[in-house]
Amino acid sequence: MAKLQDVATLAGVSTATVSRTLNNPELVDPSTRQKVANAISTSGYQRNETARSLAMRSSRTIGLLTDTFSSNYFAPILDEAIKILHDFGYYAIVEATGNHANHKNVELQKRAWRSLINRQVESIIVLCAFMDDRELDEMLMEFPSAINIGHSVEQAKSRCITVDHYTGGQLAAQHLIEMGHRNIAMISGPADRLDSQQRGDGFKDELNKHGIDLPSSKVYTGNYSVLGGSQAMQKLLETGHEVTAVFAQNDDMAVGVINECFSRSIEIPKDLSIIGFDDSSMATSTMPPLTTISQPLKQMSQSAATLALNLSVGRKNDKPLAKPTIHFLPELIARQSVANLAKPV
Amino acid sequence: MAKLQDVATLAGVSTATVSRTLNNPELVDPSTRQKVANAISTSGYQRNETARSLAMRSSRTIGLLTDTFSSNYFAPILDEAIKILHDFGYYAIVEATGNHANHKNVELQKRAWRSLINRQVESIIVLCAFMDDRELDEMLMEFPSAINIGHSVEQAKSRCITVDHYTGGQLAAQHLIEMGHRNIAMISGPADRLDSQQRGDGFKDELNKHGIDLPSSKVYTGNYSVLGGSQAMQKLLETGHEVTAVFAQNDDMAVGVINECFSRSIEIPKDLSIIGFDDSSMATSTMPPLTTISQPLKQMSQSAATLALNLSVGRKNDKPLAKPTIHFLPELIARQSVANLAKPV
DNA sequence: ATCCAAAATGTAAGCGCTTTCATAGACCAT
DNA sequence: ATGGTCTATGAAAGCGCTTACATTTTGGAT
Repeated sequence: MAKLQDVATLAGVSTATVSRTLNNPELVDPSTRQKVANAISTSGYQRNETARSLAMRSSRTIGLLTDTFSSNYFAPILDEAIKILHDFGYYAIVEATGNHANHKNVELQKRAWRSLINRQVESIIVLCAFMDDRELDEMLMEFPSAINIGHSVEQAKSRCITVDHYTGGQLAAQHLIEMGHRNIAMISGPADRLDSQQRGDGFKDELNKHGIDLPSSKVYTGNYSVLGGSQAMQKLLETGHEVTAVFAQNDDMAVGVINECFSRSIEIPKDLSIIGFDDSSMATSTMPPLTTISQPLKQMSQSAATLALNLSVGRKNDKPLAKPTIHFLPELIARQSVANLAKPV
Repeated sequence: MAKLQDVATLAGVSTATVSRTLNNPELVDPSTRQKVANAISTSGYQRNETARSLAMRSSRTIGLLTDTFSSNYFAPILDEAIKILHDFGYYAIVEATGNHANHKNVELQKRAWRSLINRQVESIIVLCAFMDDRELDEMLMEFPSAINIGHSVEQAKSRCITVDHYTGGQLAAQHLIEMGHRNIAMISGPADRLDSQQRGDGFKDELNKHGIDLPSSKVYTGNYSVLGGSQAMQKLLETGHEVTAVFAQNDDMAVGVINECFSRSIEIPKDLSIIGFDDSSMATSTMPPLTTISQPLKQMSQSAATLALNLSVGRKNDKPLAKPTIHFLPELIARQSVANLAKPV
């Protein structure tokens, strides 16, 4: 593999000139520029980014720390982030620790985190569903350009890209109420997750505001998975509550609900209405298409990448990109899984 | 950030000794080892992997070139590959070029490919659905440790991890025949994709072998997407073919078929049987659960990662890992979307 | 011709590691 | 004591780039 020195010899100039031709062409005479260009193409020279990183004290690399790609929620975020980084000439080193909610995970995540730092990444974008908030805050404080998508923690608040789960919960409740539902159940996510709590609180509060009660007997816990959703639905049906609608705190569980209904010949939305959360890719391909609360994943991801870039040492002297939004608002996406009881056909 | 020199000074030894303590502890006296360990922990030293890579002429990094993470097919492969690389102390740099089947994509992919090479990756794992075979072969030949998952190309054959699509097609046909189906339709993937052709050929040949014809009037083309599946199904229904079963060449299209049937109150598998391909994550959460042909994605990914590691310069002197399998066989996963016409209940 | 600022190029010192080679002890057998 | 073999360490030369600084060249303006 040809190196800078080879090109220099071939072109009859010094390595400095070649380097300049590559990085600041305006500093070198057009004719030399041409000579160098020729030398480069005949030698098939490819710049060694490792050496460059070392010399420039900047890796132009961002770390991506995540649980898994196998998630309708994570995947589009990661896609978008990588695209943006690439557009700015940055690289992405990815660590995926696996999708476990156990203690072993903490250890894996910390190891991955360290190895990213050792690798001289200029920022780390954390996208982990199962990460202890205290732990996360500590980590973020340890690495001042690290940012998180999803959680919001005390100290590193300004580096957390979040969506307003509470408002999302309210939105779901509002829609159900508008459509004439009064007898409603909820299938919540894991009890120890903040986003789940917030979605639940928003939902409950909004219901209360309209004089509708959501007793704990009508709240079932799933684990954000399809299976969890159908199991929760099963329990709900067994208790014999006569609800007309259920709010599943994410789309995966909503799919579980739909499946369970299907196998019991409960028609949606005629017999039961269902509203989800996330607007994940499956929401359009359920039957019927799922009414849900969307998170602006793409924009969130763009914000994260932009913020990461702004905080990167390699870009310290470039003009910063537009200040990214930190806090996003969810939106109601009305499709066909909620019946209008108020205005019956 | 403390550097090796700082640690050396603190411990009262040379940098060589510190380096050895880190990389070949058996070469240094236990007492010095201890001194160094102390110096490391009091200084909070973290090794600079960039400098290390440069000095060792080995980046311990593998490039991952893919279209997107948002795919039930790609995501688990990527997950698994990264996990294995990590276990061997390797890093993964990921480039995702986006999910477009157009010519612009070729340009993007080539750029990403180059940038991975510049970054001194020791191997590249290519996982791109839309890549021209000739183009791919050239690329693979240019970088002798690059490997591909999915395609099989002429020259770089030994570095292509594939599944036998033809056999998969046969399997689907066999199952349908065993279950008593004779009047069968097929929804194929994009015509220009080899895997799709092979799945189709296997299916058709096996059918023929049993005296069943698959005229082109019973073959519909989708584009491997849910929407494509339902559109193809729509056309099929409009032509009024009296088929009892359809083979969708991937699970996404099978989902489309199921949806279309649902909205027309065609019961599966009572009125129509459907078999998919891939055994993607959604196959268990359709209603009814989808009978399909599984690809051993996890094993394929492991093979890819292992092969990549074996071919890496950084591991040239380590003993090679077990020789990975290159060619995988698909398997029938019988669930509940195919009715048994032979032995009616 | 002369001088000077600006433009173009070269020289060489790093970046933070690894590793070869040389050196110095330590230990044992003669 | 002498030599030889090991083991433990250090000195220093890179790895392939970038860049501060020094030097040379250029092209007016005088």
